[in-house]
Amino acid sequence: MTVRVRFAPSPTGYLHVGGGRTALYNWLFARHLGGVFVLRSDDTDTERNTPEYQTDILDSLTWLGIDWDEGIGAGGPHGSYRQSDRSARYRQVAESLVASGAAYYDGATPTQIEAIRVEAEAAGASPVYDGRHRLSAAEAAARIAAGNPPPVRLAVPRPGETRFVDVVRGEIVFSHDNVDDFVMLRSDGSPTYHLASTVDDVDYLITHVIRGEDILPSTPKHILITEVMGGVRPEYAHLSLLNGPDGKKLSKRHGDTAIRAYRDAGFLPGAVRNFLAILGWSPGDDEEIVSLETMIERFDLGAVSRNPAVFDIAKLEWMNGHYLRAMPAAEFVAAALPIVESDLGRTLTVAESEAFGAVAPLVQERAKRLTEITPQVRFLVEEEIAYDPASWDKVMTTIEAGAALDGAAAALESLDVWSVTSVEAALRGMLEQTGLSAGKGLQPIRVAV
RNA sequence: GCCCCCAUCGUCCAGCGGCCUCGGACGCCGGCCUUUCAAGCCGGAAACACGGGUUCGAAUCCCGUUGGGGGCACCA
Repeated sequence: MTVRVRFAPSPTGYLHVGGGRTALYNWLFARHLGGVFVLRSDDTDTERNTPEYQTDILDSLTWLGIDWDEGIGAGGPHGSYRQSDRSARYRQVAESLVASGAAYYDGATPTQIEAIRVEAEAAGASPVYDGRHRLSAAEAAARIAAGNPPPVRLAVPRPGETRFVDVVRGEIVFSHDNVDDFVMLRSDGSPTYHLASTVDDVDYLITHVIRGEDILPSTPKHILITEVMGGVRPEYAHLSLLNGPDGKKLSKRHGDTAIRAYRDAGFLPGAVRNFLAILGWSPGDDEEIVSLETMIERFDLGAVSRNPAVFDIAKLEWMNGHYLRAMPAAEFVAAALPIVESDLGRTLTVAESEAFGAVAPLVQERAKRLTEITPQVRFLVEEEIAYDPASWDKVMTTIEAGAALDGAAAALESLDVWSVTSVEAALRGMLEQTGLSAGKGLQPIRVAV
């Protein structure tokens, strides 16, 4: 049987680095096994969805080098792969589950739900709704006829439990005492996430659901729906979440969380992809710079770490620098030139491009990000030279600065020919005379120049 | 309050009962190289959360404690 996985983001924000990692793991898993990677859009939240986010998610995945075999924009046998186009199907499933007795129309008011919560808390129990206010067929029919349809809830078997073996976490058991009769179909006829997502997984014949740990507690609901639908239960794998340096969930206050922000900050897609792959998974040996081919060849869901991982920007920067240095010179220039031009606000002349090409290998050695290049080459193309007051002060206020400068001036004045070798010889002579070290004596000259 | 997950250096990963006085990477510190800064090379500090078991033997298995994370909507 061919493996089928899916990545199903909601277009309610830019693609998050955590989402990027989830997508990557799904993709690696599929590629490793020769399976099918489906991209679906869980866009049932019409209030928060935007086309801009939808576009960003697609662009970010593509930038990371993740392609999909089926789904949004790629087509496939299951329609548009957008949940917003499938409301009729979700409603149909909900109604058939009501007909079979697996679900019911519910009449609980918010006040009643709240009362149950308070009661449970007082008793030290889980605040679960158990269906005590379900409507009879006649009552439900009356409300539907009156244009005031009730929501549909799943009748969770009580007592009972749902158990499954999570591919990364092992056996997991949830007592139904902690799973409530959740809403599947809202009173306005729209599906909730649990219904839509599960129906899609069943309809699209998904074999492995690989997603964030944040939805681990919802998994029994999804398994229950799958079973009453008569669907085949997929394998589940819940990935640990990404944290900030303080151990808290990675969020804006820790820095950038969107994949696009890293692209804009001058990171290479290969480096980001490598970093994300290694964050929670190891190819086995001690090597951490790993090629795409190796990743695909060795990826193993069962070997994925259960620990929450801290997103360490410093390591990403190191890795990006490594990838930058590993690029062939021409490729580096090709990647850097557009950014330099964009920073400068104009295109470079042929001569300038050539000058840039000549110094590029020098900056390639020391840049950690593509965005660090422009400041280093600006002097090549601008008449006005800006200097950094901080470094000026730091060097020029040293007691050796005056002697170094005077000595250098004298030494250079006496030169007939200015060449690399003659200038160097003159300056070395100056160092000799003044007794200054290379660092103390040459740095002021460098800054002055 | 209730439920679930997690627990090896500051951070990520390796270790899946003896090969461990725990290995690698980033970061940090020191040195070498070097006309700066990087890069590179060499070296160093740095961890099995705690308490009980199981076992001839535990970082590895079990239980508890503590700590951290996630979830408990007609949001996804």
